[in-house]
Amino acid sequence: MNGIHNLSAGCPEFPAVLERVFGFAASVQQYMEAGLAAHGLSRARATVVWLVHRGGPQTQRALAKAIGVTARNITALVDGLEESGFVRRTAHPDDRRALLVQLTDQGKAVTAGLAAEYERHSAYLFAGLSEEQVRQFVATMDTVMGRLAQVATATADR
Amino acid sequence: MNGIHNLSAGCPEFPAVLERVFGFAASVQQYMEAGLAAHGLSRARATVVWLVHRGGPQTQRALAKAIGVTARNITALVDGLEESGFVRRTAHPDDRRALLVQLTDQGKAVTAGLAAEYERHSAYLFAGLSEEQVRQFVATMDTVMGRLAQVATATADR
DNA sequence: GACAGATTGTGTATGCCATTCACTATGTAT
DNA sequence: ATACATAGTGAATGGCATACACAATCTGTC
Repeated sequence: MNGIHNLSAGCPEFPAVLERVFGFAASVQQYMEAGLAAHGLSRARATVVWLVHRGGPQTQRALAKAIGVTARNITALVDGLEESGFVRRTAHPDDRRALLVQLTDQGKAVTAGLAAEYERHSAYLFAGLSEEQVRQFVATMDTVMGRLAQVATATADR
Repeated sequence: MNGIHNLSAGCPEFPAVLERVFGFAASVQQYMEAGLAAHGLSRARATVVWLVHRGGPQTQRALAKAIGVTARNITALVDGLEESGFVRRTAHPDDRRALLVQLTDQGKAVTAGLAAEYERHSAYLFAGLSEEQVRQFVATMDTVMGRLAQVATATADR
């Protein structure tokens, strides 16, 4: 406002913004987990279900790689999902070591239910915002996410 | 684009947006936890440290209420933080049942280090965005957070 | 075809986060 | 003085995630 602009940044009061981003992320995750819990799913298990829903029957190894956790962890998650009836393990047609994880009818029902619920909620969460505002919001999220990845690799290489 | 607008919403493709919000939240938390881990803190323990940093010496009960977890959980978290030297338990001056949790010098050093690090990163994360863009981003986060709270209480009451 | 090395899944052990229930010690109000 | 509430913790349980070790299987090479 005083005519002097910070070239390297573009906006003052960044730390406060990052703190709010942290709070926002926490709220979103809390909301998400509450919704999943109502359907008998935890965040970790829901991630598995969602990946199988998206990508079709997959080996546990593929799921481990996609989620970024150890294979052993997937075994435990699929154990739980199988016990509660969301997924089923089947023999891999070509590889006798591997197992294919696929959704049961109950698993398909819950993904459909969740998708419908999130669609309904989405309409409410962003109601009143213009198309342009939502577009901008998504764009900024993408920008920040990209930079986060860069910061992560930069600190990992150090 | 075809001239027909959805009055109740204002923007199409909401479900995709919510999915991206979920992804954004996950990325942010992953980034945050990585930064904390580099300083020897987990998310849960860092929350305690941050609250004590913000609010000064407090009872474990107050921390439990502020974070929204059980008192028993705080006992365990403070146990860990005390063992690694971030906080110290002191007798409450007026209430012999209660303990005050306060930061050690190491605890103060780590909060200062984290704050500095986040400030540096913030400048990078939002670099290139105009002040107005950042303001809009924060405003939208606030709007969505408020609605999330409403959805949460609505489903809790049901 | 046999053998070395990689891959797939899982047993065992460990650690953190978080909960419930039960209990002691202490504070508070009647 | 008695009844009730509050502060912290022990014991037990469960989910998430890891590391290490191991058997079964696949793959490439000689």
